[in-house]
Amino acid sequence: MTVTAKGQQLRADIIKQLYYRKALSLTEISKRTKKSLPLITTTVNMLIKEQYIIEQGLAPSTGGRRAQTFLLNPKKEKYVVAVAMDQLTTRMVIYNLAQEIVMPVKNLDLDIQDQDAVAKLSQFINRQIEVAGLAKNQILGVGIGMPGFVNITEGINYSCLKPADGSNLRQYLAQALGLPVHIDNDSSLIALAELNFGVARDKKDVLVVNIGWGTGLGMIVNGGLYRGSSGYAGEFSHIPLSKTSNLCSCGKVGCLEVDTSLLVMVANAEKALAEGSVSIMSELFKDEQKHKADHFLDAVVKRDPLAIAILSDAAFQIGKGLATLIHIMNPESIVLSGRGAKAGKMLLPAIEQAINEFCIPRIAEKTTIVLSKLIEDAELMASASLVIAHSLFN
Amino acid sequence: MTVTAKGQQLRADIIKQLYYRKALSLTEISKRTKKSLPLITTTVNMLIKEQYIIEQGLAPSTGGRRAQTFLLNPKKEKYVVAVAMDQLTTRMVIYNLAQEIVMPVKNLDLDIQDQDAVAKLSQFINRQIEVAGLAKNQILGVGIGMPGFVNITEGINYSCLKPADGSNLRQYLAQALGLPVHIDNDSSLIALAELNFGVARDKKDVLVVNIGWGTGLGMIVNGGLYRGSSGYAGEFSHIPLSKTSNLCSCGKVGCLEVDTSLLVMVANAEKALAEGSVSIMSELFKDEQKHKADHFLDAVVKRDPLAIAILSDAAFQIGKGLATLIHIMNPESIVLSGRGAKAGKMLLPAIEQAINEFCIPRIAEKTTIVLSKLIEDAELMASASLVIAHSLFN
DNA sequence: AAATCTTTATAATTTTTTTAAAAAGATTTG
DNA sequence: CAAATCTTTTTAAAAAAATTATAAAGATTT
Repeated sequence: MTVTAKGQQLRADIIKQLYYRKALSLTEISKRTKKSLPLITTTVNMLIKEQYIIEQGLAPSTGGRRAQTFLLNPKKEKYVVAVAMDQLTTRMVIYNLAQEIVMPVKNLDLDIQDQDAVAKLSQFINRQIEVAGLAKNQILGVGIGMPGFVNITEGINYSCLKPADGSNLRQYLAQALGLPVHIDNDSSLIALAELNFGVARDKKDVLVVNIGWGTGLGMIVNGGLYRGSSGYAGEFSHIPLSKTSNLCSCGKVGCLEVDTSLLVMVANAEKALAEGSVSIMSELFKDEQKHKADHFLDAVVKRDPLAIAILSDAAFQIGKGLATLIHIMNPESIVLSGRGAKAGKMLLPAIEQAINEFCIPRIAEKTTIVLSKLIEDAELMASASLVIAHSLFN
Repeated sequence: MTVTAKGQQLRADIIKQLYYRKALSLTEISKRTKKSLPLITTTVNMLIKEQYIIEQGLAPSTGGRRAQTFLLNPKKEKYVVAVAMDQLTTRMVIYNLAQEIVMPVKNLDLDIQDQDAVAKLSQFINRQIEVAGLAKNQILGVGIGMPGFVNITEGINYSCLKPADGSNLRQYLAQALGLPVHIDNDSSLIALAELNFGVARDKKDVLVVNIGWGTGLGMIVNGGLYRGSSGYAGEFSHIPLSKTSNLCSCGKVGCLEVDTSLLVMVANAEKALAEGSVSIMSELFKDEQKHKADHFLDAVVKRDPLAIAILSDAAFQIGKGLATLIHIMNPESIVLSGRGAKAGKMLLPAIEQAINEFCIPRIAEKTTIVLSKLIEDAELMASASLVIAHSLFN
């Protein structure tokens, strides 16, 4: 029985759907893949024989016969390596097909501006795979999220992580790891996570704001991630908006980023402390185990007045930027995600105030602002789904 | 021989493709409709028998056998009514299936804020159809472009053109005309025209700027018009950007529109003239047959220094707005269209200067700014294509 | 508990695509 | 300049998939 290219594609599509939705009935798979039920039935049976899929049990009754639901087999020995990088820390985890963690999150202190960052990264990944005791042929691939201008078709990051030998980043890693590698921008991945697993599920037009070191943006348009004609879409943090004339890292003045990045907020906090402001941050900052940005976010969560005031200023600026986005994109919702979304509820009032001030009411009322429920897991989950999206399962 | 719903759809798809591309071979139709050649061959033969399609001749050689190309039959007695409205003037034309004009453009002075505008509009359309000597069953439908917030699914314009009896605009017109009616926003139609017939052809991500009374925007995303989740996408002219604190018609201050609309440019010209500036506009404005905005544009085309200076100021502001759009959407090109694009070459330098000043070079260099070649025909052509897109041809 | 209703699962039919073969016509070469 | 080659279109036969119809399963109602 030979499997044609088309059949191959359908098998992969079915696995993808089950990966995103956990349990589905044959009818649901048929609708989602837009293929006929008989075709789905035979293909699913084939996948059951190959142990990719298992029966999970009956769906709740909807009045008539209850549907059998299907699940990806957690015992199938196929695994996915997910990596999420930020400026200073790299996290890695290994999932099975049922999105269960088979190797818990490991951390690596790695400055992505480091000359040897790429080599250190591949060593780290290889070592952890070894520690987990997995053979390479059991691993479907490695998905890596990272900041910077990432060209996903070429597999290059223009901003950082350039291999020392001048070679192609993805090729270098694929070679060093002996595995398929897929890289993407962190904000794009967070948007994908919200689309596939988070609050943007089943929505068509959603903007996902990645509040972190900078202010990233991932755009869901017509139910899919929009990347723009050369992959640079969503450069939200460098639109001309700020009233200050602080110089931005991009070389221009007036960028949104100069008022809204976590680094700026920390700098503002330190300045205020130096000027004698009272805050629990003066204690927290003494603990150098955690980054000051995390201490700052902790202070916000603990309702420290100074931290909240600083955060609110930044949030208002973000809100002003979002007002522009709402006019242009008319999204059904905007999701606040990324590590900064930990401070969720504290961010909302200032953002909503700015939107009310700068938006035409008729347009603004169509857009809801919601908080992510994934936060720290988002990027890792999406890194893994990158691998699933590109695998063929044969 | 019964035609199924699916077959119906394919017939319509083929006609649509021929409408947009004029002459196509069977293979090209097959590729564009993503249907197999045998299916296309039989369906096209059916349409030839029904006189919808005619053979046009052989395509130029590409090395092997030359392809037969097909065309929509200009003699098939099926017609399309196209209407383009602006604030003060409504234009109407009747095309055949080959996009040939069978009734030349007729003008109606109609203020769309007029209480009886809808009634006057339907009377005008009915009268012109009568003058043209066409029977209603020969007309496929009426496509109408208009300014304002248009809900195309409901067939309502929230900003203007509300029927006196409080009924639904499209239903009212369909009833009064006895024809299918399709309405859309003018800027959206201009974008569709550039996509289907203009410089955005075969491009995937393009922004089309409608320079006119206001500054409208139509967004082509992933090869199709993007409308946003509730149809309000592209509200470019009301993003907070202006340095002035002039009140905008939308009720807010700082909107882009307050610096860039043709009306503002005319007002600026009049102010300058009153203050003693020398310009050919002082002569032109005496002729009240044409609107001052047209005189202003004429002055620009004739290189009148004052007119060019005023236009350049506005263009710079538009360029600043476009810089934001480029960061967010990363389009492959931006098309300047609408009646203001008549002043095309005079607009470009200021716009490009602003983009260079406010864009990250890496992003800006991926976007080209181009001038429309359709200008005044754009909206009428797209109004007609609205009808083609919604007709079933049986 | 029987009847009804809703939904899933399987089978038969039709449609469509894929693959293969033939035909048409341009280009190349002796 | 004509035969051979090559490219592409067109038609025909085989395979795949989608529809449609039917049957089976099981919940809900009466």
